[in-house]
Amino acid sequence: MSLQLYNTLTRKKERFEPIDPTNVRMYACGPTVYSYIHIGNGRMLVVFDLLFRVLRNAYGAGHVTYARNITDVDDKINARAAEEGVSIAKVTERTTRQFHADAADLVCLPPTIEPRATGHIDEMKALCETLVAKGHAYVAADHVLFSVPSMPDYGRLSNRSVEEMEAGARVDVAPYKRSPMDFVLWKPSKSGEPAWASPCGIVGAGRPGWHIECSAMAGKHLGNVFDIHGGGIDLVFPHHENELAQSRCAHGTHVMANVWMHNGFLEAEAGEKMSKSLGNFITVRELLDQTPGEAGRLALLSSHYRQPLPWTERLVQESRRTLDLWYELAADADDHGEVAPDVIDALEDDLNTPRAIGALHALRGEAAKGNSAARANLKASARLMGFLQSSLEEWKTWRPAGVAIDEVMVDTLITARLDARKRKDFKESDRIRDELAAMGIQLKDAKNKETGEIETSWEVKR
RNA sequence: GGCCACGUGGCGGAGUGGUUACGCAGCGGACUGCAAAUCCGUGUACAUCGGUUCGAACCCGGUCGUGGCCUCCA
Repeated sequence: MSLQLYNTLTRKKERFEPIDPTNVRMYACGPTVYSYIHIGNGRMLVVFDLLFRVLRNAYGAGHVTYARNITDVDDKINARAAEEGVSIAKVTERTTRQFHADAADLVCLPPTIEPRATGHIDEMKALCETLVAKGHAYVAADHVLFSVPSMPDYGRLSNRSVEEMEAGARVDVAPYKRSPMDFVLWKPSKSGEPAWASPCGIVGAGRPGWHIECSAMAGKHLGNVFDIHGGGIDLVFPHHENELAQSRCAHGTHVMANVWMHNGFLEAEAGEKMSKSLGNFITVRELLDQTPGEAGRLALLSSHYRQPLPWTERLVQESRRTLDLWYELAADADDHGEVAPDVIDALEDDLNTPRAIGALHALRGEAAKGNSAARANLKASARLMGFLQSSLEEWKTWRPAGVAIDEVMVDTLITARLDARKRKDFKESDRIRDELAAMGIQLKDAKNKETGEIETSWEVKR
């Protein structure tokens, strides 16, 4: 089977045909760096990381370019810096560092390119100039504004007409706009705000609007037309609609990207969208303090990326237990397994991760029966998806943040318990087990198949 | 108000015209001094009403319900 992807632009699943198979190019909208990312951002990271891996698998690791930007100029960043009384640079540097740690812990490969908005101000200004020169933008009240009526098929991505949007508009229209839907490419900076020399003959200093940075960065690093553009579904409108309007009008192209992909939302327990503005979110860092990154990743991939994903503690626990089983069986398998065709087929079917995970379960079942090829294949297949990245030992010794265990004492007590058991002093052995349980230690007895001896392992109770 | 998704067994979640998804939980069994862990086995389903069809969870229409976008958001 060949790769099929659902395209928001056409609202259909389509066979993926790269523009250049030796350089498949994808762009995903990364975070605005003003605070810890939440697990909804994490979903986007994991989904497009998986797509990156699938493309690398299909076209070769050296033939895929993945650009994921960092937006480091934005009103929310300014507000955060003012709130904390620190420089804007300090906020963006710190948040970027936290973001990189979160992404790495969710087992996301680094993107090929990670452009920053502040490094592309000249490109943004050049886009403003071009758009004004072509009649797609105009200057008013020291702003550069995109002229929506200048683009006949504006609204194609989000599947709505300008008339509909104007009818449902809930925002006041700035008086200097020629048309209500026109949006800002460049705006004047007030004192204390980041400021650059303005384009288009504007005298005062200014700063970019929200969408222009992605147009500039995508164009510079991936070209005027590239293969895949992705992000969360809430970016369809207005962000992606406006971004592609700018890029297409500036470059005179029929599309900006051939395929547009959008992941669905996480739902908080109440069944509503999890979002920063509603405040009903947990951060990736809070999650990863309590659970290993791979378990978070598996939970995020447990439903199809376009479906809403109800986020529950139970889901996270279940994901971790599933990984326990995969690790036990396959982490130490040999490295010469092959990725199961069922897994590839499922992933190439618009990233059908639930089906791919089902295929992994099937491999696990085979492996549990002693099929060593299945073990190796489970390992290879899981690794393709970003699982089983560490050793069994590392997996088992993962500890929640802030939990300190006196391992020497635990081992001493376990030895004492085994001695008591050998004497058939079950009262004493159960007492020790209870003592450990009170400390949050869960014991597991297993009979060594070769020696017949009982061996006891332990873990922190979940 | 406009536009758009979705409604599958106790829970999560694929599928999509005729055949077991799968996982977790539950239940039964093996193992164990007893537990836990592990292994084996196993029941339960397609919101509702109507239509198309030899046959519909799957296609079409109505109804009800849930959610999203139209404003910063992944």
